[in-house]
Formats: sequence, C-alpha cells, structure tokens
Amino acid sequence: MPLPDNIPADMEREINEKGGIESIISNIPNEKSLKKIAGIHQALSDSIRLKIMFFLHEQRACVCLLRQITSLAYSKLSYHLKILRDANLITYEKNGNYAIYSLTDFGRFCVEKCVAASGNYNGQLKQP
Amino acid sequence: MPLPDNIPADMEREINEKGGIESIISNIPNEKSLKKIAGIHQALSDSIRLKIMFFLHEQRACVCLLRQITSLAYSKLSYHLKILRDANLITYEKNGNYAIYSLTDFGRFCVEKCVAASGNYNGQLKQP
DNA sequence: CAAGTATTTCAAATTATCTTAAAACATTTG
DNA sequence: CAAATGTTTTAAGATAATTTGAAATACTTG
Repeated sequence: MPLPDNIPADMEREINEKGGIESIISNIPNEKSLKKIAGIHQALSDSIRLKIMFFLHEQRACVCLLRQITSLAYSKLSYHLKILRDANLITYEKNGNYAIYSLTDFGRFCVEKCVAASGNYNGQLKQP
Repeated sequence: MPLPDNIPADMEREINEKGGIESIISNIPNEKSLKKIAGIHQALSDSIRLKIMFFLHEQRACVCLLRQITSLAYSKLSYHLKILRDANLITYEKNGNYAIYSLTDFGRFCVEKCVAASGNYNGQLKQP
C-alpha cells in the first residue's frame, strides 16, 4: 500500500521509523476479529442491556425478577436477553418453569472492565 | 421494590443474604452512567471505527492517510471520525491543510482494554 | 482565486428496537 | 391424562435510529 502523494513530512518520518505503513497495518486485528469485537460492543451499547449485565454481576436472576428490575414487558426483555445470549455475555439454566440467568465468564470479564474503566468514564462524563 | 410473588427459594435466599433487592440495586450504576457507558460502546460497535482506533493506536494520521488505510470515501470516513470525536475517543490538530488525528487518553485506554481482552475475545471467536 | 483537504447535508437504504399477539414449555389441578 | 396456570420465547409488522452515497460547502495554502 503506497502512502498518499503528499502527507506532512514529520508524519512520513514517523511511519518510516516504524518500518513503513505495511508494518504498522500488520499490527492491527484482521477484519474478522474487528467484526467480532464490534459485535461485543454492539451488544453492550444499550442501557437496558447494561443494566441487566450489572445486575447479573451482583446476583443471578429469573426472567420475572429481571422484569421487575427493568420494568420492561416480557417480550422486550426477551429481545434484549437474546442479544446478550448471542454475544455469549450471559447464559441460563432451566429450573422448573424458571430460566435462571447469569453472566458467562466472558460477560463477567466485560462488566469488570467497565467497572475498572468507571474512573475514566467519569472523566468522560465531565466533557461538554 | 417488592420481589415477584413466586421466585425460586434458593434465589430468594441469596438475595436476602445480600441485604435484599434494594441493596443489590444500589450497587449498579445509575441511568445516566449507564447511558454514557452505552454511548462509548456504541461508538466502538463498528468495524470501520475500530480499525481507525487500532490504527491510530499505532500511528497518528491525517484524514487522507486514513482514507488510504480504510478504502473509504472522504464523506463516509468523516462521518465515522465525527462519531469517534463526539465520544471523546479521538481528537485532531490542524496542520496546514491537514487534520492530524490521534487517540485521546481515553481512546488509548479503550483500545488497550480491547487488546487486553483479545485473549477473551478469541475465546468467543471459537463459539459456534 | 485555484487546488487540495476535509466536513456537512440530505434522501435513500439498512439495521435496530418496540409493540402486540400468539406460541412453546413445564408444572399443577381436576 | 387433559385442562388450566405460570413462565418465557418467538413472530410480524410498525417505528426509530444508523449508515451510506452524492452533491454541496468550508477551509487552507500558494
């Protein structure tokens, strides 16, 4: 991949010091990985779903309890639960009539990253 | 907030051991924080934008270089850059005709969280 | 002002979310 | 065992949000 015709000289120097543009590009994830990472972020890009994730981080719950917590209709709740399931962030086990939802290991990891980031998020909150 | 009428007994016990449902809810972020966190994830929920983020993590770049890297039209690229700017993930300084983009501290933090997570993401990649 | 760089606008296309109604499934009851 | 009840999911269509492509606009330098 050639560089554009005219780019700022100091930028071009930086790129050459890193072994050229190809070398830099080789360090970024491939398209398939980018899509996967995007998908995880998409699943976590809704405040309803985040609320569910943060609650399940504290306590496993049946759907009827989640309904109470979120004040959502069952069908809407199910829609969001499916998105989180499909992203492998949550899972459930059947217990009689009840579906008891909990975080997957990966889901727990993601919630804890958010918590670890909260200092930074709060930094963001102060921006105009 | 009352618990639903009938929930599995062992779940109810767990909740009581944690001081009740209100006590659990008090540990989860408020609506405003959830919306902010959701917004950050939304900005990172697209593979084009992630590619830009990962590239800028390696090297600052003018828009014409990002255009080359991403093979996008300027207008489309600008649209995605604006989303990342609005989320305070990237910033730029003008240098003559050029806008030189780079990650904000917060953007750098987020990319590095993704990289740290890549082992976990890869775990996810193996799921059906 | 001409050329190069970057952003904005706007309508169309795509994707995500929500609402309502019905279906699926396990348990309890008659 | 069939009917009734309780819990959860799915389907279909409506609404809303995001993304795209084309054209127009702004900015900077020479």
